[in-house]
Parts: sequence; C-alpha cells; structure tokens
Amino acid sequence: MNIGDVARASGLPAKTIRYYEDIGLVQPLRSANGYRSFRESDLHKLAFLGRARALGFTIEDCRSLLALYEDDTRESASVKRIAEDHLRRIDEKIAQLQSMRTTLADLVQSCAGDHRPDCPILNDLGAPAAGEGGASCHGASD
Amino acid sequence: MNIGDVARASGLPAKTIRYYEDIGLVQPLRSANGYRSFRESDLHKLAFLGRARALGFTIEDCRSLLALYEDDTRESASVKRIAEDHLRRIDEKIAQLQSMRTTLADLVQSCAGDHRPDCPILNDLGAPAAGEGGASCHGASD
DNA sequence: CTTGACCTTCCAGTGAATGGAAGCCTTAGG
DNA sequence: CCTAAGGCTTCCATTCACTGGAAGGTCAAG
Repeated sequence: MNIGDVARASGLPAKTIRYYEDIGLVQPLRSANGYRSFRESDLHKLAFLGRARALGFTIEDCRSLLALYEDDTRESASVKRIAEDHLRRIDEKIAQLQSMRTTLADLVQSCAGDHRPDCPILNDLGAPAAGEGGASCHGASD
Repeated sequence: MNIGDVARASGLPAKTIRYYEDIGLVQPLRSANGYRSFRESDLHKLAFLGRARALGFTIEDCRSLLALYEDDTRESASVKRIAEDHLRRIDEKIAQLQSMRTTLADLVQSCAGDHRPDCPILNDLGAPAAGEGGASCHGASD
C-alpha cells in the first residue's frame, strides 16, 4: 500500500503519516521507486495511533502505549497508569476551562453589547472589581 | 520602572513582557543604558493583558481588546462579540474534552490494572468494539 | 508525449511563550 | 580600584503536533 491508500484507510492525513515515520512511530518499507510501502501491520499501528490521539494522548503516550501493545509480557497496570494520568490531565483542563467559562459568561452577560462605549468586560480586564467576579482566574490558558 | 519591577508588579515573567514588546503589545521607553523603562500606563496594559490571557483570550484577541480599551469611541458590541466568540470556543473545547473524558473513564474503569497483560484499553485502541464504547471520539486533541 | 495524480524531500510556520548563552550595567563591599 | 552578584540586553533554539508549500521524481491513461 502507498501512503495515499493508508491515509484513506486510517483517516490520517498523508502528511501526518510521514511525520509519524519521521519520529519513529511507524517504519514502512520502501519500494524500488522510493515510495513508502505499508504493510497491514503498519496500517494497524496507524489506526491505533489515530484512536489514541483522538482520545488526547500525547505522542509520547502513544509511543508508550504502542510499545505495550506489542509487548505480550506487559502488565495491564502500566497501561492503566498512563490512561489514569491522562484522565487526570483532562480533568484539570476541564476544570480550568470551566473556571474561565464561568467568569467569561458573567462578563458577557453583563455587557449591553450596544453602540455605547461602556463595557463591564473592559472594566473588569482594566481593573477587576475587588471581592466579586474579577478575572482573577489563575493558571495558564493552553 | 525596569522590567524586573514590572514583572513583580504584573505577575508576568520578564521573558513574557519582552515577548509582548516584540509583538507590539506594549512599547516601553528606553533609558540611556538601553534598559526598558516602563510607565504606569505600560504596567496597566500588562496587567490588562495578564487578565485577558488568564481568561484564555488569544494574543490577537488581546490586541483587539486593548485597542478597544484605549478607544473611547468604541461600541461595547465589539467587545461583546469577541468575548462571545471566545466563550463559544471554550464551550467547544469543554465538550470535546468531556467526550474524551467519558470514553477514557470507561476504559480506565474496565481495566484491571494488575500484573496480567489483558487490557481493555489496548483492546479498544487496537480495534474498537463495534457498537458500544469505541474510541470513536472525533475532532483534534489540542 | 503529455497530462494529471501520485509520490518524494526539505524548509518554514503555527501559538505563546520558555530556556539558555554570551555579554553589558550597576551597586555594594573589601 | 577590583571584584562579585544580580539585573539587564540580544539572539537563537526548543516546545507540541502537525500543516503548508515549493521543487521535483514516478506512473498510468490517452
């Protein structure tokens, strides 16, 4: 299979597949013409990677998961640990976003959104109201 | 004020403040020795930026918000539009993370996490169970 | 022989910083 | 006067996971 076939079959862009080869996640063979030649097992790996990435695992997590997947002496505890760590990171992210969301929704709600310049959103960003409802949300945004 | 003072006062790392100058968000003066010299108004802007970033606004959003902040002929509708768009993006992100979370929590819950190799998490990533609970979560992860 | 769809490599850019190296400036102490 | 510490400067590289694009080789159909 050439890269285009694999892209269609796995749902991953060809660019991404090349990138995954670059960083050593898959090692397709090469045909005489220099084209990548993917085996079934490569396709299977790529599908695995696609699903793991869709669940938000980092590339390094994916590398570990793939190694465990191919290791029949693995302990499921190792897999679970990675998944639990990731779950925790997701929960943190959700909490952070929800905190932003609360503050932001308040601000949006309080803004008239008309032709006049008065704006509680800008007021808050310029100098958060002491005590209640300031944009005092902590933590990075990404 | 030198950059260190402003960093302490605004809570932003000096590196970040230099970066904000680089991309034109603040324009501190320079002292004879080449050091950046921040006015009160610069500090105020940086505090504004810090709060806007903490709410997850992008740098480009911040640039627009800052321009509106300094424009007394603004219409609050312009501000509200930016905030509403951002709120929508946050909601999308939360929804996406929650969908991941649901699938992942199911998988984690179903994994024994012991010394044996059998692992529903890897099984699912390797070939999602048809019908129910596959890692069929769509959309990018960042 | 040409066209068009593939494929290749390499380089650059994304967002929003962050880390580090190499080197000037300033101030306090000896 | 010399030195050491700490602050400041610039510039370059790195992060993460791709993505876009240029320049060019390959292949099958007409």
